[in-house]
Amino acid sequence: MTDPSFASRPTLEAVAARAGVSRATASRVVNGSNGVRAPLAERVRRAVEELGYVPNQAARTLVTRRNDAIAVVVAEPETRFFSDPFFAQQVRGISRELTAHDNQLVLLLTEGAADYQRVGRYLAGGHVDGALIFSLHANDSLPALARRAGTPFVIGGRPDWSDDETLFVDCDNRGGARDAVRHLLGLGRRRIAHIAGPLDQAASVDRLDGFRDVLPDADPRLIAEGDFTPEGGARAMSELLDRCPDLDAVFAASDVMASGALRVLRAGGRRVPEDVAVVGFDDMISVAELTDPPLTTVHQDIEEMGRLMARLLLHRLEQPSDAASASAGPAPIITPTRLVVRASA
Amino acid sequence: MTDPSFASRPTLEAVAARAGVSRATASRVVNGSNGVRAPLAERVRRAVEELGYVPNQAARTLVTRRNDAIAVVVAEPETRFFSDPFFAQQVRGISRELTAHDNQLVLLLTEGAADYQRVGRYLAGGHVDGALIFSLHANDSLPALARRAGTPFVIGGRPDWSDDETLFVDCDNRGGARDAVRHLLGLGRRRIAHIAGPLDQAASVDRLDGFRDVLPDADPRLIAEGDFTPEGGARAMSELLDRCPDLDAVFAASDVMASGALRVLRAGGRRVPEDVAVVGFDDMISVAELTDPPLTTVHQDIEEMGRLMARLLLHRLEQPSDAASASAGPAPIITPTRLVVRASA
DNA sequence: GTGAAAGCGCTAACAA
DNA sequence: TTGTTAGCGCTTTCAC
Repeated sequence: MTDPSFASRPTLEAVAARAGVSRATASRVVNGSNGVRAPLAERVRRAVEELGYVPNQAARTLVTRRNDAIAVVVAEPETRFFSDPFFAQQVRGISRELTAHDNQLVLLLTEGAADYQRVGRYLAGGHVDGALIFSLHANDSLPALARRAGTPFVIGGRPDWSDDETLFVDCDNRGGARDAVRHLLGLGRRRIAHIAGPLDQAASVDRLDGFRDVLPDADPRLIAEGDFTPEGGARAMSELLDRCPDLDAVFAASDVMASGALRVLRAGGRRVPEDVAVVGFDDMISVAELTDPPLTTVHQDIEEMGRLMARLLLHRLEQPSDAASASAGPAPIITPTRLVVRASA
Repeated sequence: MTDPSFASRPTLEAVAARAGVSRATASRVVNGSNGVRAPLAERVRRAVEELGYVPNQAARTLVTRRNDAIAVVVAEPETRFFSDPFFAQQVRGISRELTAHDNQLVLLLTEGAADYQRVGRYLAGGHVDGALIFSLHANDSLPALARRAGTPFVIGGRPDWSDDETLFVDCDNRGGARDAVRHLLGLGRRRIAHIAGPLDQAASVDRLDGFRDVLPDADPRLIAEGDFTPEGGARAMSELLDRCPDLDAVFAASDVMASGALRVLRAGGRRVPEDVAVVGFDDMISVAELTDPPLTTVHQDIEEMGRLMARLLLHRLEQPSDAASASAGPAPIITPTRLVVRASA
């Protein structure tokens, strides 16, 4: 720790001197420019090797105005986000894609209004080339903030507004929900209930819409709103059981809520799946495989979604950003879901 | 997105001009130096406001050699890390502490040898002032790498070596394990088994040691090794049941393994806790509260650990790093655990 | 193909 | 207290 290497790290100048070339040539070699004759290039490379030279990013950024870093901004007023493995998986996908393109990941977690300002300053400060924003709630001001800062961005999850500029990645919530309900129908179930997520989030609404696509005439008493927590799921399940003791199936908008529902069903003496079939959403293995019985659920590839977000952003950054060429620009991405059948339905 | 503000962002120069002062004075005001007379300072502040000036971090770093950014390096050869909410919680604690000190969090995920080199280059490149390393495995080379790069660091979890220089934060695995076993003993259980984690990780070893502290003469057949997955827990539980059908309690080294064990016990017709009492470790709410019955477990404050790691590192960075003053230097931190009693024991 | 020179935007001596 | 000046380490015209 007393190593003063930070102060004495070799510079391009040193490399150039050792290789007997100019700084410009050394720079060319380091950056892979092809206009340098082989023997010279070789000498430079050796000097780099011997000196353990690593370019100083700050100096480079100062002139190129590129950071090779992108921010991942997470709005997290709710702790829910952090008890789910959702976040981690998404981040891993992002990280993989970014790494493959030599970009760094700067994580910006926010928990309140003050944090929003901080993030705004950070983006405006040009520390990063772009941002990946997880805007979980209605009317979130993060996207507006990024736009004001002039930072290109991509949103995780369908935003609650829509324009031609905004890029996002989401899974096919509606289609996945339809598959879930159809599966239940195929099992011969006729009184199918739905535990929805908080309806101020697009994902919840989309899943409910999918439910209704298949069951347009569903008894409204068969629908209860949860909040993506186990307790919320349990509460909703109790309500449903109260209102419709004859229900024979439940489609929960998340695995976590399904797990709460499972507990209530068991406590109420209903066997799963014999008496009541249950389908979840997310396929969060650490939940779906742990429940008893293991959950039949709608799988979404969370990591892939993260990867796609990163790819979309990187792609946009490479664009000449010539507003004129809005034609062939990248578009939002909806990833497919698929039903994973386990024991609960 | 067509906003050219990135290119045309106002510089200190512009601020100075508008305020009618020199660049140096403007800089002083921006950086909160107190040697500037009030009226001047006020004018500068107004100019900053009007122009929407935000300092260019690259330029600043180039001269100060500070980044106000620290790296979080996660070795992740196993996906386990990502299905656990462990990571997310830890990161949140880190983020909070860092934010409070105006530092950014750069996330470096590694998945293989190539990534290690990448991380080495990154650290050596002086992009960050320090690193928080999660070194989960025996003989991990990450710490050595950071040391070579001259980057101050703090490790998450007790490392498998020990010297006076290395700072780390870990929970009291051994003490927590003792509490768990004593609780079981207090319940009148006499044939207490242990499902250990992979014994190449310090946490697993420490928890096993705690078990043995209380039960020094435990039948070796009452100990089985798992791998921190539900399947591993299930497998270990099967073995134990095979070898010692008369066991009346199990202490699992993690909640996730306990959940697997629970399933096997239930399948084997044992009631929990009547026939077999079960205690886990971690108090991962998303697991411990979801199992049936909810898990009695050893709680560790993961977020706090993250916060402490960050604090320790920032503290070290502020030190004059005068090797001489190794006396009052910061020391490793062991956080307390506590038993949370739910229904399983 | 290679080198010389001019900055990128900022801070920190040093003068005034 | 304020201004002048000299870089931080790098890329990138522009000559040669």
